[in-house]
Amino acid sequence: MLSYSSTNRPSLQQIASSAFPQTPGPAASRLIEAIGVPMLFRRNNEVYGQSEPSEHLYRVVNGAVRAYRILADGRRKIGAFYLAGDLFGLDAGKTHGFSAEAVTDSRLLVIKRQSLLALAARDSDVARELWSLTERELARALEHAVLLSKTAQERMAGFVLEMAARSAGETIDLPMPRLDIADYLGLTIETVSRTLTSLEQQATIELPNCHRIVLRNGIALKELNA
Amino acid sequence: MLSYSSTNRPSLQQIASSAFPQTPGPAASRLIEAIGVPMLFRRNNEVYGQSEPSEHLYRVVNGAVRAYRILADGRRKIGAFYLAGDLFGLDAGKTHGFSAEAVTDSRLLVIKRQSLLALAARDSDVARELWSLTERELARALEHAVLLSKTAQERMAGFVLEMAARSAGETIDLPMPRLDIADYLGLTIETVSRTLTSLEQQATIELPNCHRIVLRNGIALKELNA
DNA sequence: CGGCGCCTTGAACCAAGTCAAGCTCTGTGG
DNA sequence: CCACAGAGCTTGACTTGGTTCAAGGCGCCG
Repeated sequence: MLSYSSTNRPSLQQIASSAFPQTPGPAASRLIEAIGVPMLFRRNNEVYGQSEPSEHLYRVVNGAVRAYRILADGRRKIGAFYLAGDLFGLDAGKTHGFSAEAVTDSRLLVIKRQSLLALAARDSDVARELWSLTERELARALEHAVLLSKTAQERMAGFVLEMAARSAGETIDLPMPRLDIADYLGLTIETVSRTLTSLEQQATIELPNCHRIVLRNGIALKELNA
Repeated sequence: MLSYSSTNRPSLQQIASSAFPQTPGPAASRLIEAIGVPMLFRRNNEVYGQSEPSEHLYRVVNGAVRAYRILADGRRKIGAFYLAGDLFGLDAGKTHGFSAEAVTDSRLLVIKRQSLLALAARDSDVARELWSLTERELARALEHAVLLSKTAQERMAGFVLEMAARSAGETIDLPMPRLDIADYLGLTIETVSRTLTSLEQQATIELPNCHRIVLRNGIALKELNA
């Protein structure tokens, strides 16, 4: 059994003092960001815990976050990764359905749910943007569910393509370790490793180091993704 | 390889002439229903196809619907079942990410997306209800993703509990055949059958016939669900 | 340069898939 | 009312993809 206890002592999250870059997008998106407070979360520190009241939403400015659940017997299941630009914390009503942790040091915009609701009630563009973002999250979750009922190779291919879609160019920088990928794909760390190696041997990808994947044959990957 | 071709010749969907029961709920929910048109869909008939433009949303009045995707090699993956009261068709933006079919003869409320958007722009309660329903769908999709990375027993237990939560009492009437359950849980029809039999042998459930499950030991199921 | 976290590789094992009967409803026609 | 046919479900025997257990390698940081 692998342990997930944080390797960092839980340090106090610091309010970022520096200005953060304005992400491009429609006016509504900027309005949403305007009511957010930027905060820095250190690697492996908790953003929120499962079944805590969900009083905030979060937008990733930079870094990466994992949403996960620990089962009764200790297995961990990662439901989603959130990367720069993503809005998260949308799951469920009164309390969070998952816990969330920073995968790497991450700057997040913390948005009071109540404030955002009030803003949405006044501005229908904001309401629409909010709905649209939630719909996109839903589409991603369904996509993930489809991925999880495929073979190991297909899951890896799907994961690489998902990550590639969020990177510019052929080079993918993975913020998360193998164990996170395994828990996201419902596989073991060994199978993730083996499958990546096998994809490299087929010349579909290249693995210059363990935090980087270079696409060599995207078409082959898409075929695997069925 | 199993075939999914419809056993019914595709008959024209008929606009239901009879009145439909008003589902209870907040005023916003009733407003949403008011702009819907009731239609009857026969068993195994298509509601919409994947990659068709998503111009409508649907609310299930009665019956059941499956949202699915056929992969390149013919495997079918069911992303969700929608039962009485559910709003669906929320996935994605311009086009549907999944196809949808009636599992049994079903009465659906067909709602023009544009009309609903216009209504939401005018009435912030409607906008909020829409967001809230989409959030709930998202929570369910994430839950399903977690379920899919568990063992066969755990998936079955999760499925039975999911269905039980939507039924009054201990008796669950399954509208869908085993093949649908298999494709929803990412298992084979044989494994679904064997796992149900094994749950029955453990006296966790009872199977009076293949469309009915009676809960005998919900606690044991919840433990399996981890 | 040594230690530790993380990743890879190998070998044995097992849960779920595959293939192949056989059974049980349900509806239909004689 | 019974016989039959077909779809859908169950069960058994065998195979396999992925896990488990175990060892070894790599790279980063003190």
